[in-house]
Amino acid sequence: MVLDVPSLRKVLHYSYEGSPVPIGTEVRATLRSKSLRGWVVGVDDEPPEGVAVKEVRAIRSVGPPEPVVELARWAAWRWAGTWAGFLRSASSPVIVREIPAAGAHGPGSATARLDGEDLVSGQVREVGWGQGGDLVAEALGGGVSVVSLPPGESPYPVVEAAASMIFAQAGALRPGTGQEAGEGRPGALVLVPTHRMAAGLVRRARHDGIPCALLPDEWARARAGWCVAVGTRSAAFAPVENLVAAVVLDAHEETYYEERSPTWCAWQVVAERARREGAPCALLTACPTLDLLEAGRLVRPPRELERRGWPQVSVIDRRAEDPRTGLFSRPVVDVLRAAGHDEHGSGENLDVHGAGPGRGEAVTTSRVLCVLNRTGRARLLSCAVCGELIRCELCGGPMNMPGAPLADELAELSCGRCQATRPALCGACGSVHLKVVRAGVSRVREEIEALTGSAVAEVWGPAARSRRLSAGGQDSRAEVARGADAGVGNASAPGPPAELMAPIVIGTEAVLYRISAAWAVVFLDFDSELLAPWYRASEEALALLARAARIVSRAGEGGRLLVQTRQPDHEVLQAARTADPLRSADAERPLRSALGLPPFSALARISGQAAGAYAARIAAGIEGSEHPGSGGLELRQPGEGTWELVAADHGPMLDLLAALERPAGRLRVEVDPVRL
DNA sequence: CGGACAAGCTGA
DNA sequence: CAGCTTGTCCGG
Repeated sequence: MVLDVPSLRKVLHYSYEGSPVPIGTEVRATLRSKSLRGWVVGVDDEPPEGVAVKEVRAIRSVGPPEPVVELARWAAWRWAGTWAGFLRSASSPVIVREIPAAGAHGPGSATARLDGEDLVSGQVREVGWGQGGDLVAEALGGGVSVVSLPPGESPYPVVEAAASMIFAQAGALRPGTGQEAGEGRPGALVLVPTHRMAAGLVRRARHDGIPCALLPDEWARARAGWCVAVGTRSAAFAPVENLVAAVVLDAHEETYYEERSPTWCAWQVVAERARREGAPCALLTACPTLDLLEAGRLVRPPRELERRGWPQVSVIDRRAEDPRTGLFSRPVVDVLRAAGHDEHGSGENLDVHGAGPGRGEAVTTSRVLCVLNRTGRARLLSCAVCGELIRCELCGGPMNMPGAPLADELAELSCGRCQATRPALCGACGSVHLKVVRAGVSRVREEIEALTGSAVAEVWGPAARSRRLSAGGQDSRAEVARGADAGVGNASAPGPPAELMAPIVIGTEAVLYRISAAWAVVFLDFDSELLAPWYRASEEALALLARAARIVSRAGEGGRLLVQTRQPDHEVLQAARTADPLRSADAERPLRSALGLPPFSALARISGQAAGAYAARIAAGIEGSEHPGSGGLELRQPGEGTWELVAADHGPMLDLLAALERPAGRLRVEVDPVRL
């Protein structure tokens, strides 16, 4: 049995007298006179010697099916975590006494109207796909496929095809046919980046007669099989006993990566799962990352479909312009002035992803969204009298102004580095006259209002990408806290309807997660994305463009993307402009490869107070097993208290980490961290 | 993780 | 040397 004790990395034996329970079953067991949660991971006929085996106290709940128990073990190895931790993710949030009947959706039932023929054989219902039937068949044709699906195209036909494969199994499993296509209750798995999208997809699929289980709430229904399990990251461990097909939508999204230790990646879990069960797995993405391209065979749509799925992208070269002209180029001003006039767009909401507009969000297709990744009113200030930059007295970092001044009071300055605050005056000469060197969202909002004469709504917050830095260059923890209600998938906290209905909305990239349809999206300063100091900056920048592209595609034909930049020839912009996302990956590959960055290397970062002791054991482990060609493990110390273990391949590195005893004390091991 | 138990420290 | 803190060990 595996007990739910984080640092107990051992499987313990317990006896059980009742009728046998399946592997995965959740139990309560006693450890040092405490009652703990645990999972049955195997049955031994002989108890181990010299151990006083205790009896299981009680059966607690139906647990994950056996293949998922094994998958959790693999994940614990792959990301140097614990089996118990992943079993917890794989378990029901509430106690499940018994597996429910598959309900009205069982084999041969009248409501199971998908017969497994229509979709896999290429007769796709979806209007938008045209001759895309081959693409669906190819996507789920076997093995892991990476499907380059442009942002304006619906992934729904692939979901339908996956669903139909459940019932294709039904024939094989029906008594008397003599065929057993797989063991246990069949089911398909669909992962989406946000909970809101999961709910929308389930709503649409149910409307079409596809039986679904929305995770984590409908865990028991997923466990019963004969349905499509739909959920976000943790649904990678959905309790599907006999996986017949798996689909990951927007597989490039960062939400599939868990950043907390153990770090893990949901689509990688799904791909491994499909591999183990011989089920086809389709990773759908508008902008294939190098990680994805390494994971499976590439499936590309016909060129015309790809072209049609991207909107017109206007790259506005700002190199020639005087930096003092401000944030608005001529084309951007024109678009802003045209906002709110309904001759743009069809007024029809093409809800391709089934997510629908957010609660309280009117579908205004003539709306314009402006993206600027700088929160507050001013990110950088200088003194109008003496010209000094306004800095923090404590740490020397640049100070920003989060809000406008109140009447009769000085505005407050806040240090982006140490969070210290003080009144807005010059530290050098004491003057209260400060100049905005770099404007933040709030200030730019005021400018747009002056420019267009219309009300502008403001949305900020971290969206799904909370760990990103704001353009000021400092980690914006305070912003994350204040903007917490703007998080993705938090459908209970939409902005006030009046705000989201405004013809112009400005915000950090959070706007792209809060608003589902618009006529145009303007990136006011795309260079802050292209030049971000992390190694996946290009991929993340292209993902933002893809996200924006989908938003404008929902508003119908004629949607526009405007991108202001001083790097108009950047591969990311070329890729979006020419509707050829692989251009970006092709440009990125040699750089990554030369630098030995993922996916061209395996890396584990070790930190925490016990990191030194663990690093010493690793070093000894490398010494001890110095067989040439066993992975070329290398341990380095990039900074105080942090070590990195790098290898050409994951195998030798992870085997070493799994074999080593962990020292007592706090220890963080992150395998393949998203940021370095 | 968290209880058990041992080694180390303190004060009379 | 009792009484307490601090640290390491280990669980079935």
